[in-house]
Amino acid sequence: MSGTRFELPPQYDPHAVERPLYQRWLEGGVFAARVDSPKTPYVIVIPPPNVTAVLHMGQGLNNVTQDVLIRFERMRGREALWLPGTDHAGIATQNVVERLIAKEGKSRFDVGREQFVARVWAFVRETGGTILEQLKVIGCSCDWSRTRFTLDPAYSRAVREVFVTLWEQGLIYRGHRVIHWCPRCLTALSDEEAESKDVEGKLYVIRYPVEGGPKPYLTVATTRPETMLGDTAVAVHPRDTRHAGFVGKTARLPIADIPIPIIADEAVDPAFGTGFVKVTPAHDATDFEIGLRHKLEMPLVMTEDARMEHLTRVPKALADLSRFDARERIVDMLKERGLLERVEPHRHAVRHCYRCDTVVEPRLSDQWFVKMQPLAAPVLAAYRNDEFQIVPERWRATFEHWMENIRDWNISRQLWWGHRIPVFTCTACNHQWADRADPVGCPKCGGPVEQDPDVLDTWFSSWLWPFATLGWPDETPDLRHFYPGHTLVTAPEILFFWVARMLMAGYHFRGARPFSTVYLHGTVRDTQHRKMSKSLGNGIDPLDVVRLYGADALRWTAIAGVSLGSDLILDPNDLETTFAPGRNFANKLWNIGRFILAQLPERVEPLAGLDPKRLQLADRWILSRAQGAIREATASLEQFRLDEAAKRCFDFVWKELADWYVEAVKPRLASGDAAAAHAVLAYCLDVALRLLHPVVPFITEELWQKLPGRKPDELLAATAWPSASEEFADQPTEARFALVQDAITAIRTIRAEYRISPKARLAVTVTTKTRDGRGAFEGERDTIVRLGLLETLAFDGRGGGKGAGAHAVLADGSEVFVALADAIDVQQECRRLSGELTRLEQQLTGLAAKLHNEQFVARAPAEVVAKEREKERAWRDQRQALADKLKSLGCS
RNA sequence: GGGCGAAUAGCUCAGCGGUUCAGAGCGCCUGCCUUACACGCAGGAUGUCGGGGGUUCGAAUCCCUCUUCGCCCA
Repeated sequence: MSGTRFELPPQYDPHAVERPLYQRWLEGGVFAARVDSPKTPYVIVIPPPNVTAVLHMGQGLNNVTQDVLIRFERMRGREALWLPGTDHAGIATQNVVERLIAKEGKSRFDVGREQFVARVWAFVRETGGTILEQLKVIGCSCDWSRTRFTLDPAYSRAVREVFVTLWEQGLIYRGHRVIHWCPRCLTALSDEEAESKDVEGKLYVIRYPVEGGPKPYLTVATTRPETMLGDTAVAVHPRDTRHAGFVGKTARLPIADIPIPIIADEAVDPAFGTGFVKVTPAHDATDFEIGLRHKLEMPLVMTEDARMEHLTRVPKALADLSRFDARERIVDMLKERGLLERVEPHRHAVRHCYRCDTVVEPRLSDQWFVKMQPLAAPVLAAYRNDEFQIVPERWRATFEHWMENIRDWNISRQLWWGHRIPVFTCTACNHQWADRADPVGCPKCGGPVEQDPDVLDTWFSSWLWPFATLGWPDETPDLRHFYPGHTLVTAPEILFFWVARMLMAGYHFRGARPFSTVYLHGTVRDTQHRKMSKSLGNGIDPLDVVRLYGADALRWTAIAGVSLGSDLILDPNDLETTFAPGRNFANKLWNIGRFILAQLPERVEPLAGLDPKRLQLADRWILSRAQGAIREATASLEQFRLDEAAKRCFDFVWKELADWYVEAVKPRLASGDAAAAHAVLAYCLDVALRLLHPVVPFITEELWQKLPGRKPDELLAATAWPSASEEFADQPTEARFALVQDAITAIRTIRAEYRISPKARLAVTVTTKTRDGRGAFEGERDTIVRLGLLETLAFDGRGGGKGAGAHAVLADGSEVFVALADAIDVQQECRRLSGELTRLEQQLTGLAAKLHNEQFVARAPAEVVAKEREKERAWRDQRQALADKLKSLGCS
């Protein structure tokens, strides 16, 4: 072995290198995108995590995916901008701080709006940005100089500009309707924020007495008896002949003891329950529509926190009860009165608050809405015009369906933390308008002005993320240079929440797509395929993984472990096994690097200057394989097949470079004539490190820094992606070396089958039918001797292999004879070889049938037929060789 | 109720018209501390590619259907 220039530990220690390397990248300005760069931009905006969030595995997958793409494009010569930041997460953040002050025994109402918001700001300043620091730990190469927050003053100006513009365009309106209300968060929610979940409920069948009807009472079926106090009608379908006689009569609402009309309405499903439905216009969206059509009263019978309350309808015994307690009490009361006919189990969908999981209460109220259809139409058209793509493509149907059936967006939130809605009302003349600046008085009459107390949905700010982060509404250089962006990487869960709306905002306010590709990755789940979540306690802290195995092991496992769009299954109870692939590979890479670096002299001859005649078969083979790796890894990354790219590099490093080339070249390294081998090793390591850098940036940078000839300020992160050199691509060489590999494997297999000690050196004779094969074996003679652990290796053109020994036949009909003398068991050898022969004959029979099938020969493509013919020829050679062997051994 | 997707080795998944394509990683078995790596090396075992039907010269790979599971929407 040549002189070691430095010592590296035999096991990769990520902790020693990660932090300093990240610091070097920062100091080198590698991540900072230049607005005046002549390079073509490549832009990713981060899906902004909640400002108070801490990193979880899903974000780990999300951000590592982005980092792979941005590092790849940066190395490919694009001006890569990965723009990071956080959003203010209205409900979530307000909830956190409310819990904090609850510990002091106070509510936000005790504290007051101004003080409360100040508390939230203090909390955000203290804890916000934690997650961004965590992204650095896992190696994310964001441009930190451009970090944004949705409540930054500049960003807030964009939000306000958008609101006022939409107002002026008539796309914002005040809607009076039943919306989703969270009685715990005390705010309205959008349709998307109220998640449907199937629950095992009950269907209560209740009798309502009827005055002057065909029967003394009718029966309604409901899952929510507590809302009956808000009933203002009973409805049947107009064509429901069973109940026609009831329409126009009056029912008596039990408990409240109020007369309500029996009406006919198309919205009633005659197949549901009894065909009669109770109509509660203020607590059910469908009933509200019925109420409008029939001009019904619409009494709210609950408070905002979902306790029963109404001046006349809610009896004292029920007042102030929670809706669920009230349900039980009402059921009891109905039983007492003999009005509860039966109760059946009933599975149905119930909306839950996406932030606190409380059952949503449909509630009649006034909210601000955005008209969505005019915003959605251009996006849909652009999508159908291929202006942007969603990968995997299978999301098309889902996306289009949602866009086609889009509903108006409730953007009011009854919160204090967020962008206050810039709608102003004159208390003197009732003039109402939206304003870019805070007005001092009514523009019409000069009267005093009140601002709407509510704030905007957080998504109403994050839908502007791709351009508001770049300075919009000002036409900043950043905005001009970096918009439109390119790739948006996220999970399918927020396709509607966020992605679709960003597209709408992009087209509406910029007249251009915000990105060309939406890449939707899978969800991180546990071994039972449950989504990882804090409440289930089945999460994995990515930082734990980094502590245990390093950031690269985490990244490798996340990238190589999932194919495009599929879920990532990880076992939170066995991190060791879960992250073993990443840890093992990092260590392998470390050691192959360690070995090669130890071999290389301080000055390595560049490959380009090397006389091709000095390259041996193995050299040319690995160089050709390297071109394949470059080509295939690049193509895979371009198609967002990150796992394929990672695996191709894995194979190159481990299965080709380490397992074969390095082993083949060791004798030459020990000899005086190692210059060509050095050049090839240095080239291959350099290529491997570049190709792998996007996936495992730390270990590759650490090794690359130690390559000979490295200038002090050079960084792998800022260096060029390798391009394939066609002069090194060489199929015939690959085929020849494959024969050598086959021969060695055959010898090793025989060794294992005959249980030959590794210490025993063997005598082998190889017989080759072709000159090509002969050349290959002779050229790699030392390799075969070394890796086969041979004493002697002879070549024999006449079908050698005298005496007792084991035989193998290679793909091209070449024969390998391993002399084993007394170790040989003729019976076993016969069994082995006839097993081989049987297998071959079966294959040949199948193939012959195929080739004799006129249909196949006539209809299959000519090249397929030719390939099959060639295959038949090779297999016949093999069969002949095997048959000869069996004969010479005297097998019966 | 509507839509989408998945079912391939013990586990997680590739392959998605052409028999050396039935694969990889992890796990398992056997033998090795061969001076880069035992987080390793060499060799090996394991699957009528969910069931049924069809298209085709040819199907894990396309179509239909059933079963099971997951997701989205109502």
